[in-house]
Amino acid sequence: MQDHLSQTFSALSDPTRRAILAKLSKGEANVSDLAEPFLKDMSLPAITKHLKVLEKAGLITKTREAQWRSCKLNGAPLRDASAWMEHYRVFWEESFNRLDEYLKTVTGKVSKGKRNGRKK
Amino acid sequence: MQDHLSQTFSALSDPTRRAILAKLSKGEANVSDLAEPFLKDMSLPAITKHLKVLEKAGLITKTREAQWRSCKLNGAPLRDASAWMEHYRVFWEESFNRLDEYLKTVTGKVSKGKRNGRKK
DNA sequence: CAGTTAATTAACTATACGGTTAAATATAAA
DNA sequence: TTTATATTTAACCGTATAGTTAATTAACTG
Repeated sequence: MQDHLSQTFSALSDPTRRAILAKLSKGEANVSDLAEPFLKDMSLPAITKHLKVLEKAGLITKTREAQWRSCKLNGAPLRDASAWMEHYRVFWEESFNRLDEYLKTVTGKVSKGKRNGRKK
Repeated sequence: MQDHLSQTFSALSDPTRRAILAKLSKGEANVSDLAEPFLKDMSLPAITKHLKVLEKAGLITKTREAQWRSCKLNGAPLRDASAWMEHYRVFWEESFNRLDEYLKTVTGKVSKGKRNGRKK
């Protein structure tokens, strides 16, 4: 098996799973509720598998009540993944600055936002 | 092929690739420089493949000068991935609050940080 | 030109992944 | 006890992924 961060990013690398998380962000839901929007595209066992991936990554937890499994979003792994990305923030803000420089040369104007003056 | 976000998360789901990005965050580097720390564990073609994955995900760009390919980190896809995660921030801060509540019951004290009073 | 260095491509292999259908499990309801 | 509902498991399939070794491309160097 792999490290936590790899497992998290891997779990997030599928649009169905991200959609499931999006739905869970609106509140707990059981498997059939979660599956419903996807049943035109895939079978229920496919959803079960996706939920297993999310569960192993720690992104959701399931609790059983009678024959229903209620799923709940767990943010902790996202916190770690987000923290990892923060180290790179400077790289996308830098590219914003380059865009800013570019716009200045094109329009003679300067966009709003940071502008930590790269002279020349 | 898949959507951008899936491609980004997928590219990030490998520790070798994340290590490559970490090294590139310290400055541009060519392929052999990037490969060097990994050559005990894997071959050069393996690195070439990892770089291709990163390149297709838009996380790096390669420029050639003579027989060297210089690689440079590109933050834009990380910005998008990070923005996606931001929607879930409340879920990891919420769990912090629950920890906070728990600590309060155990120690009678309250930790520093936000405390948007969930009474009862 | 011959040789060296940097990196990629080709061909192959093993395993993981995302899906399927059919069968099994578990609880509730009649 | 049968039937219905919710969900999972098993077995399978095709494709993608991560690695290998060997061969190839491309540019520089003596």
